[in-house]
Amino acid sequence: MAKTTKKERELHQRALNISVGLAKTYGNAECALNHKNPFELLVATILSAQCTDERVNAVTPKLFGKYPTPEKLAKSEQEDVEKIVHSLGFFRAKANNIRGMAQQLVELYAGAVPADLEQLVALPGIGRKTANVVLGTAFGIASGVVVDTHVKRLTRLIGLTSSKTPENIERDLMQLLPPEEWVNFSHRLIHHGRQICIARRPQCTKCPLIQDCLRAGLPPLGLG
DNA sequence: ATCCCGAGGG
DNA sequence: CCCTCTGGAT
Repeated sequence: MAKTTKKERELHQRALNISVGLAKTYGNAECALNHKNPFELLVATILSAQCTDERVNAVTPKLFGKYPTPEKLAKSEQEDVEKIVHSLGFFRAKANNIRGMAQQLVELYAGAVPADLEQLVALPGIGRKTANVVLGTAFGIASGVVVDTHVKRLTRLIGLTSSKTPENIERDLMQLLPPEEWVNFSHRLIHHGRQICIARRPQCTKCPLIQDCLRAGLPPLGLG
C-alpha cells in the first residue's frame, strides 16, 4: 500500500547503520541485572526504575535470599520489603508493586511468570518496557522493542522525529529492525545513552556512530 | 542542581 | 499531555 519514499529509505538505512555500529561497539547486548530466572529478572527490572542497575544488584542478594520465590514474596511484610529496597528510591511503590506482583503470580499463574505480553502488562508495576525486557531476556521471545528514556531520547538522532509516545517509537523501531535485533538493539542503545550519548553532556568525540548521527556537533537534545 | 535502563493516574 | 513517587550518584 504505502509506497516507500526516498526519505523513508534514508531513515531505514541510517537506522541500520546505527544498529550495526552499536553491535560492533557494544557486542552482544546483555541485561546488566543479575538474575537467575524470570521471577528474579522481573522483580529486579521493576526495582530498576529510575535508578541504576548497579544499585539494584546491590540489594537483590538480600531480597532473594529472604524471598526467593513468588510464594515467599507474596507473604512478605510491606515494611520489611521497604527496608530492603529503601536505597533504590520510590521504595514504597516498589515494595508494594513487587509484593502485589508476586501475589498475582501465585493466584493467577500458580507462581510462574507468564511468557505473554498482555498478561505481564496486566501485573502491577509492569509496563511495556519491563515486559519486553523480561520476554526478550528471560524467555528469548521477540515481543517488542524496549523503549526507555534513553531510547526515547536517542531515536531522534537517527531521524525518528515523527514518533513521540513510547508506543509509536516502539512501532517504528519494530518496522525498521528485524525481530531478532529488537531487544539487543534496545540494550545497546541504552548502554550508548548512558556511556557516550549522555543527555546533557554528549561525548561526541568518543562516539563511534558520529558519521550517522543527525545531531553531530549540535547542542544536546535533552529529554523529551 | 540534575537526572536516573518507569509506572500509574488525572 | 501533565503530575507524583524517592534515594543516590555526579
